Amino acid sequence: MRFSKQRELIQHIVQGTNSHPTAHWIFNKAKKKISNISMGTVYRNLNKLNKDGVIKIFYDNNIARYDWNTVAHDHLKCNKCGKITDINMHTKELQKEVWNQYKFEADNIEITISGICNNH
Amino acid sequence: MRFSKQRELIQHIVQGTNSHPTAHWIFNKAKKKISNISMGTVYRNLNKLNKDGVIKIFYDNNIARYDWNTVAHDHLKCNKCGKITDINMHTKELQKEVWNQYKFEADNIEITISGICNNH
DNA sequence: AACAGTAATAGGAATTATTACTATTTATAT
DNA sequence: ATATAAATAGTAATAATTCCTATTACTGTT
Repeated sequence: MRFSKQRELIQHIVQGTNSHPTAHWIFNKAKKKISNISMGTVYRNLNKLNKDGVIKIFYDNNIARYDWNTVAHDHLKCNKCGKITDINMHTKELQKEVWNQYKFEADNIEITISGICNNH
Repeated sequence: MRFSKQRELIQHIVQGTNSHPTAHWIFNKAKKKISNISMGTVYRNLNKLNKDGVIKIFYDNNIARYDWNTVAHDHLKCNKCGKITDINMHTKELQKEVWNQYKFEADNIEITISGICNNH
């Protein structure tokens, strides 16, 4: 993979926030540094970075969000304030269980828990 | 809520398959019975049925899928054939854990596990 | 340093999923 | 049977994402 300042910037933006940003948010942030960057470039690079394991994509209902944290983890989403918090469930156990019960080779387990966070 | 044959048909279609259909699939199926049914009607009624707890919506990456099974359950998604299988993890325990650890009031826990199913 | 080859880019068009709008139709209570 | 409130069809609008193509710019080789 060849160097590109656009990709570097995009990576930097994702790695600089805990807000689990959307492509749209990243695009707006990127425009401040590279004013003519395009949405296509943002998506292409986010997907590339995800494929290379540099960042991680996950889905909040029907929209993609991007996460600097590439270690397997899960999310709490508050229905009141929309805040998404990282948590850690024991997905290793689930992985085993799924293999034992269903002979299913899990390579990704995503747990999204929605409800009301401790600020409400 | 007033009766409508469109909504009745849509409900019937969702309740008659284990395929976790998309709105598009349901629309095509519905057209065979009511040829001029519109996509708007399909979406409006799917959302209404979901709100009333008659069916359940969930998201497979960025597209909505509809499920007759309204009891809390989870999904296995095969990356090879795309098949989505219902499974049952012990989300009650996770719910307790999330409360104890994070004081988060979970009202919905969704686990989506992707990998390779036992047909491959 | 100039050059060629290749990979990446910008920008916009195209696609797909979903929601919104409006005139018309229909179910139901009276 | 009629009024009215709600649902529909059809279409337009929006939103998220992917695709396309001419152009740009790294990088390795002279």
